[in-house]
Amino acid sequence: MLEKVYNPSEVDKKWSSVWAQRRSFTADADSDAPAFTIILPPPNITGSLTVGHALGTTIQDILCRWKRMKGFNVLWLPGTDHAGIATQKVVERALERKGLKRREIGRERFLEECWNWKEAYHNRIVEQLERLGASLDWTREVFTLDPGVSQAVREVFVRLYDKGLIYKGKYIVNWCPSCLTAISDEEVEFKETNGKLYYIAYPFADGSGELVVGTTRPETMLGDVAVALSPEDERAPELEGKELILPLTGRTIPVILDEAVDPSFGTGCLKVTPAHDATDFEIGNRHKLEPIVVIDKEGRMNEAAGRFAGLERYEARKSIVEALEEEGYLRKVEDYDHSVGHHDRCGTVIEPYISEQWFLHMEPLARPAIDVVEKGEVSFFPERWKNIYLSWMENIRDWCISRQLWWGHRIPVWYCNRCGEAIASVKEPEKCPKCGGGLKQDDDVLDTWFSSWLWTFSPMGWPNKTRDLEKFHPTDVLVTGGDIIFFWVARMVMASLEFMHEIPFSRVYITGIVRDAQGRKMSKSLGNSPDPIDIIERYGADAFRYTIVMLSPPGQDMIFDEKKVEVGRHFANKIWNASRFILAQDYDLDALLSTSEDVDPISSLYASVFNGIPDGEESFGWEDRWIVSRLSRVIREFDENIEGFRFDVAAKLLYEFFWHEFCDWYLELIKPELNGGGDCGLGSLITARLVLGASLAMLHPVMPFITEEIWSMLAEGDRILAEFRLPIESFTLIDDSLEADVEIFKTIVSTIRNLRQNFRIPPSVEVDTIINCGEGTGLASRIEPFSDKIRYLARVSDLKIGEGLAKPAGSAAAGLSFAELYIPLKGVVDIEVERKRLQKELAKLETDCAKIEKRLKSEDFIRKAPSHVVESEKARYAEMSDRLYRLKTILEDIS
RNA sequence: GGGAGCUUAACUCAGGGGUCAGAGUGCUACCUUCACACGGUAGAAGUCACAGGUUCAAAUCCUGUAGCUCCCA
Repeated sequence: MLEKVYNPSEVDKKWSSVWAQRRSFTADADSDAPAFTIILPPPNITGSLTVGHALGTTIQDILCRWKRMKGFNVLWLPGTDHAGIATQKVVERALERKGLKRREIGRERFLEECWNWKEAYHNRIVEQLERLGASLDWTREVFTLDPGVSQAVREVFVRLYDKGLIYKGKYIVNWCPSCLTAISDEEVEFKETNGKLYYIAYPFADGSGELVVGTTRPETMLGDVAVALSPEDERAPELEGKELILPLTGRTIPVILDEAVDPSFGTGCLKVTPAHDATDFEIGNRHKLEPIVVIDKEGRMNEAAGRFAGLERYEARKSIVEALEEEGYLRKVEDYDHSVGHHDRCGTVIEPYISEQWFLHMEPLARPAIDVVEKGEVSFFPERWKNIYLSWMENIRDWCISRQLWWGHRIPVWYCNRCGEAIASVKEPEKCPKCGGGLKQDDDVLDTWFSSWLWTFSPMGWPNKTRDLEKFHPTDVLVTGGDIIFFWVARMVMASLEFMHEIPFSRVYITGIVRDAQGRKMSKSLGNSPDPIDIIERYGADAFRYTIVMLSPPGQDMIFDEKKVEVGRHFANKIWNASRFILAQDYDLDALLSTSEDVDPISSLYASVFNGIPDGEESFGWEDRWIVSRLSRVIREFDENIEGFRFDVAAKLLYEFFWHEFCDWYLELIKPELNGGGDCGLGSLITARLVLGASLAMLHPVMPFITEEIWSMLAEGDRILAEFRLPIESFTLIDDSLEADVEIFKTIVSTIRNLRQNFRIPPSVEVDTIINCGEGTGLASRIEPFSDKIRYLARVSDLKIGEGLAKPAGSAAAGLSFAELYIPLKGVVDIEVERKRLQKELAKLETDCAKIEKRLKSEDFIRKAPSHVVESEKARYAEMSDRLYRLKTILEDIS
């Protein structure tokens, strides 16, 4: 016997290990079944997973499990990411707590520490994914620094280098003075900042006055090499070529003209500091001006800054402004809000910095990547991400791929100690091919994304031609967050087209962002996400999974609150108890199971799901045929919604069906049969088991543990749900007219219950009921078959159904669209209360009726609206006016 | 500066031209009925942000306004 309340903790653990032992999720590269592939966006090993990861993972798991149940050969490939900067940062911080510094312990020891960190967090992440129930193929797991994928990274580097797309050069890059590395444009986060605009006077060398420049960064003035004006500026002809004296230094610099200057900004005069500003760098290049570096890589003023040398850049700003003021060069200071670039990993203000870095020329790679998206070979869901992708691709800039870090893929380039020759090579060369001299490998490592952009194919063994690649590439769906669309998604498209000559995936599903109660994104760095494992321990993995999926419509952010998981827990409990009820019926089904001829459609459907039919004298009632009809419809809708990425709708659909149709109506309907015992309940028991089984199958992708547990008690042998092939094509027993009649039945039951409540009739007391149907509608005979169940569910003793039946004096009454309903109450009725209630109902009905009447009277409507709409409006009007008439009669009767 | 999204019941959110506007939670009343109080039955609750427009018909499409959020420069 099952426990009264579902207790997930043991069940979850049990099935995790069963799946693992049976290798239920190992993909078969030799299978003939159609393949379905998803790569798990590799979580980085800086910390543990957030609720956001749990959402993405659950969605992928739903897709994979459902596809498996539909007969696909599914590969869901797990992996983790070394996350260069982020990991190096956290390991450094951990070392500092122990009083150790990275540079002191050296590269080798430091990397050891990184590997230890990786080990610990990798294990944690794997545990999290397992607890969540992710049906990943662990036999194929990869880490971005594993030998195989590292080889792929080198291969890619060398191929691009040989193609001339990778180059090294001294350019201005985004430099993080805290992490001491260059970063790419994508890693710069712009934030609106309250700053000041300083106006500084630069006197002409010839003493003929001064030019005033406006700047937000006065500390960079020490590196100024010119002052630029727009060629449009009316002062331009007169001033071009004149010499200015740079305050505080005495250096002279020229006045130049350049298109990049906005004449309307500030004074229209731009100080040009090529070493510390990207725009100025370009201006400097155009005018062949030698940059002067005044800030070092740690953000401190260097020797070139003279008396300010050694000051940190913000202290320098203060001192320089003071000095300018003292020496009379500061004209004014204004408040000025502007956008300032920060490093997305550490929040430090980016310092544009000239240094020698490796770059990848992107434009040739972008062109085909634009093409496949425009043609729809790769599609986004929600669709608006397509434009975001395209606008980035179309304005693509070269990618700075070198990082001044230790943790990562070392750049596969060696330099000759003797002749300086640079050799890019997959294998470490022994000596310089040119002069035979000794070699030293480049110190820097590659951007982490330079390995993960290969992620659809490098984990499958590329550049070797493997069976996995042949079978599982291109992948089918990518599920990820919109925040890494440039970092990762877009670059994967480029890499796959370049190296695999095919798209990496055909569909991209972008999940919403999970936020905390204050609306902040849940992230590892903020530490504002609860650990999914804690939630799983409190509520169960299934409840958690159900809740987050149900709460996230596509692309919509979700504000997560642990309390919401109660919805899932309640649902799991409901599933548990309904199953408990069905399984408690003590029929010896085993003895009845046979594989003989299947005569009845429901038996036959049962056979197709459970590989056998109960061989008894079962007979199926209308309630059985009704719930199977509903089930067939729901399976179809569920499948459509999963394929259409509407996981929220699919989840709600199951809830609605299981709880409010199967439990609230069907199980209540069959209780008398079951309690009666004997063979008369067999048809209903078979049906209940069939519907439960199929519901569990549909629920399984969303709630894998509880469904597996119940299934193990429902199904024969050792067949487990995770490996079960659900014959969805067999669910065809849809009966529209029966469904419509059952709706009438439900309305009658609800109406009687409603009247009972209104008149405070205790549940234990039975009442009589008269259903007076419209004349000549034939409704009475349609309702007749339901009379037993109406009596049972609404606690009616004597039920009369017919046409032209009289209303007994002192009855409670209700007007339906198809009938009037009376409950004789022998004077118990409080006339006043009842009159008020009916009048309110009447008023509402009259308003609605008037609306439709007006619509039907409009010639335009009749002429222009499609005929089926007009027809349905007419029918609705007829129904409503019928009901209106009945209500009026009842009211008159009362008065 | 450019672009996107959001604003619907007390709360969290569905619905994206055509039958009285939907769910979950919460709330009210009744029910400790032998699957489930993590439950059952019944119920109350919304000028669908605001202003215009298109249409026979607008919560739904268009334009504008306001507030919130995000992306890009």
